[in-house]
Amino acid sequence: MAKLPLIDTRPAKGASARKTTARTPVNRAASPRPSKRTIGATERRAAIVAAGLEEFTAKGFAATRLDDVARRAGVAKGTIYLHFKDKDALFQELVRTALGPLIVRISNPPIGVGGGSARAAMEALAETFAREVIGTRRADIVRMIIAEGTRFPQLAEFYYREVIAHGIAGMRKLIEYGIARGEIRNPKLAEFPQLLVAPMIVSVIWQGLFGQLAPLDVTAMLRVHLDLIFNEGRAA
Amino acid sequence: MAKLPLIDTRPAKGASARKTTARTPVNRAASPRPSKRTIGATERRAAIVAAGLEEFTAKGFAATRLDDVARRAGVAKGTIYLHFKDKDALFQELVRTALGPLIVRISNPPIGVGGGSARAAMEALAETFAREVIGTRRADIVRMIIAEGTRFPQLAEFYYREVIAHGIAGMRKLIEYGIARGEIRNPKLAEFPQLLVAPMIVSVIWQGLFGQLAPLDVTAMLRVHLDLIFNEGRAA
Amino acid sequence: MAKLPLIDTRPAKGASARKTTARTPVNRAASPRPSKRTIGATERRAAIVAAGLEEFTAKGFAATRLDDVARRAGVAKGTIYLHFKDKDALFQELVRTALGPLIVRISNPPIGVGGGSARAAMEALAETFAREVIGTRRADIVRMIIAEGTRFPQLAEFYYREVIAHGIAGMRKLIEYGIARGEIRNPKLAEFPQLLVAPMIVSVIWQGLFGQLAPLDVTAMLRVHLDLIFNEGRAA
Amino acid sequence: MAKLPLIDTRPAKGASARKTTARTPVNRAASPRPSKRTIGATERRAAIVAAGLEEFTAKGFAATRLDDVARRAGVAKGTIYLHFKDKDALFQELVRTALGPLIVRISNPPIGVGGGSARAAMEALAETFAREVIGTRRADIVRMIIAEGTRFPQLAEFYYREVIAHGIAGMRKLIEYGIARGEIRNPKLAEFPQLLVAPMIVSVIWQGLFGQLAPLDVTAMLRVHLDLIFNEGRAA
DNA sequence: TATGAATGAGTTTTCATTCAT
DNA sequence: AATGAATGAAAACTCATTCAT
Repeated sequence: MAKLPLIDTRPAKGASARKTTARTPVNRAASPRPSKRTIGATERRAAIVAAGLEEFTAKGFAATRLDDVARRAGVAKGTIYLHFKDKDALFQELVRTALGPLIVRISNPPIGVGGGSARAAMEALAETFAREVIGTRRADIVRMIIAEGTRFPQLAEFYYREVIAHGIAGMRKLIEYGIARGEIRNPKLAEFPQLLVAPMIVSVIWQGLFGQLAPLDVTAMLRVHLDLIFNEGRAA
Repeated sequence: MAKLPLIDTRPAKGASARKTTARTPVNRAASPRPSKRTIGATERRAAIVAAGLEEFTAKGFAATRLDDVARRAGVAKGTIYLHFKDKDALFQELVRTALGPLIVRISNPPIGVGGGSARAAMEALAETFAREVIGTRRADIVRMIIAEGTRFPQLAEFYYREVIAHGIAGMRKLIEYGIARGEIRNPKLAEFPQLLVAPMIVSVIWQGLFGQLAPLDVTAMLRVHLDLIFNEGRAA
Repeated sequence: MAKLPLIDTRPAKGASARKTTARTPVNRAASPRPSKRTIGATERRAAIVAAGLEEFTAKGFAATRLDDVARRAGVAKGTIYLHFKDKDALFQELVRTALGPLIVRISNPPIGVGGGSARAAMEALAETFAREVIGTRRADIVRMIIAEGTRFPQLAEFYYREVIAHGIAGMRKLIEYGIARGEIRNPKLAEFPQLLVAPMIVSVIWQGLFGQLAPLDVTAMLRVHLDLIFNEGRAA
Repeated sequence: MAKLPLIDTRPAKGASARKTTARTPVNRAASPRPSKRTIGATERRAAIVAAGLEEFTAKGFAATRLDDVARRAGVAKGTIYLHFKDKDALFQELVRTALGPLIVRISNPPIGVGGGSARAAMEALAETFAREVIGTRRADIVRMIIAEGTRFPQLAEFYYREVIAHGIAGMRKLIEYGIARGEIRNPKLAEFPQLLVAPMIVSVIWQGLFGQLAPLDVTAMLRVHLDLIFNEGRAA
């Protein structure tokens, strides 16, 4: 399974800072001082986004200092403002690009690839989730969205439209497929695809808050959950 | 069902400010002009806690200004410091007392009251949750704990010990009861009581982030979830 | 030699707080609650002065909190204001009364008691100083006057008039007595009695600042100083 | 005699603020409008130190507001924090650098320059002191060290090590030289070089506290003191 | 008189944002 | 475009002083 890129650092249209022109890598090869100048603006922007991600997920929006972001990104503080209008813009942009690639995957569950079962698809998803999210930076991102979402309504809306809606639709498709194949007996499940991902969300939260105190065997839990969904796991 | 008090404003022992003496509620109801002094210290403290709750849940820890808390509580800024050592202490104290009464309820599921089924008990719980949490201040509190928990490890630990552990134990008891009665077929569910509450947690998050855009029929969803747990809802 | 009272707690005329009336001990014997009320106002005032002395000498004027003074004095914060107009007044009053008794002694050197030598008188003084000032609270007071004097010109003036001037006069008398007796050869010393006490002042400062690092044998030093004054201590 | 620089404004190694890079004085004299940026960081730092000196000596540590220091230095409040970690650091740094150059002089008394007498050396020192300290900012600094030293033990220790110890050693050397030459008869004076400088210290204190009321002829007093030390001034 | 809770002006410190270079 | 020193508004916290009881 191809490794997912952690973040998508391509500048989002319209969400970037003042200048939209000259976003092309500048690459002044003739420059006498080859240090910073040879790094393209795009790479620099990516570095800021990556650094911001680290800092924001670790400390939350308000407690993150742009000074730290700049230092981590290896740029001057002012440079951030060449790429992002302000702290808000950086944060939103960063969250926007953070989960994109993952969600694309979730939105398009590998239904019936090779005539497979819905359960198999769901298991693949759960496994991907456990491996690619739990215990990684992505879990921090999910947690951060939950944490800061209320304070950034446009962000929540963006997320709903661009990510959640697709994810829910994908889940629903998967459920309907399962129903059609007779794997899932309760047809009303299709109305609440959230039930499919709820344990995943809760896993992220649990590990974030209580992981030190009482680690959760996420994979095992997700398996039990699938047993419920797919009506198996009866006593003997 | 008796209405739960939204918050428990009794000062937690040891968590209050410098002086512990003479904090007795004076409550001189006969006073003609209810001056500041006639308001008992307890009420004043409660006002601060309530105001803090509003502000913290609305803006998060870092973005909340004690100035605003004071204004909302109708006290001077300095007064907060008579009751709480600092912003941190106010926050933690407030979160600590916020869910107490509710959790007591959740921790002791009404198992087999009147020889009832596990499903009935679970339904009562779900209904209580939908009514007493969703759409109320308590939802904000839960969201806030999720949001800020990572930055307040002691708080997370406190919550785990005082609330979560009990809640999980209660759920497990309920599950085992259901298994014993034959209502629940998958015995492995008892290992992950989190699965029982996951949809509730997700409801809170969903309504907080996307409630405006795509309100969720929490009650209905929880019913479907119970159908999964209790193995019903097959295509009739 | 009689032990000097550490401080003179008699209220200074005119320097006290609002009410000058009813300074007489109130002694309400009929009071049902005999605790605080049975303590005379004078004792209470004395307690405040004593507590203030401790705190001010330890932390300096600005860094001293009236809260601490009140706590140490065993009274409520408001009570301080019944006796002193404000922090300034307390400080000044306190410094005024602090050294009085000692200075009275210094101002009236025991010249020729029993036809004794000037040197004997001076030695007695030095010994008193080493014993009753160095290493005691009084040293702190001296240091405090030096430290805060510049910020309290009226206090400095008071001190000059009431204490220093007398002390200088006493020293001069002693010097002149010594000159008359032929014990002191340099008559110009009488113009600068400060030279007589300079080592004492320096001792206080030294012990306060460097006493931990390099303690000074004050008594020995003062003896050498007297040898200089009285022209002795030549080799062999 | 060359005029001593009042303060040493070179940043002390390790005591300065976060960034140590690019602190080189830029000093673009050709600039038409000497904007803030054209002022070298060193000059700016010096301005803060100078302003701090004024304020601290005038009001003492606690009563000095950084706002005033900033205003006097012509910088914004935040700028102080670019150079000094906090108020404490500014104060200590400032006191540390304040007397350096002077003390170097005192520590190395011009013993026997040109085969001169100890008395001549001591007289030169006294004269330097009267001229370069009494009535100048330096007197304020000395007074401030005496005043605040107790509250800044590290500062006191620094002063003892870097200044006092050297000064005392220098004095002792001078005394021993005087003893060797037969100018000083009391050999025990070498044990207490403090006696040599005590009148200087007292002069500083006296002028600071009582200078307005009863100015002291410091030069004359120091001369009498030297007569005592050098066993002269007998009634002719 | 005595109390001590309440007040709010005042101070330190932080940090997003700007802008001269 | 990039830098990073400078800015100053904003926020936490303190504490002298007041005043209802």
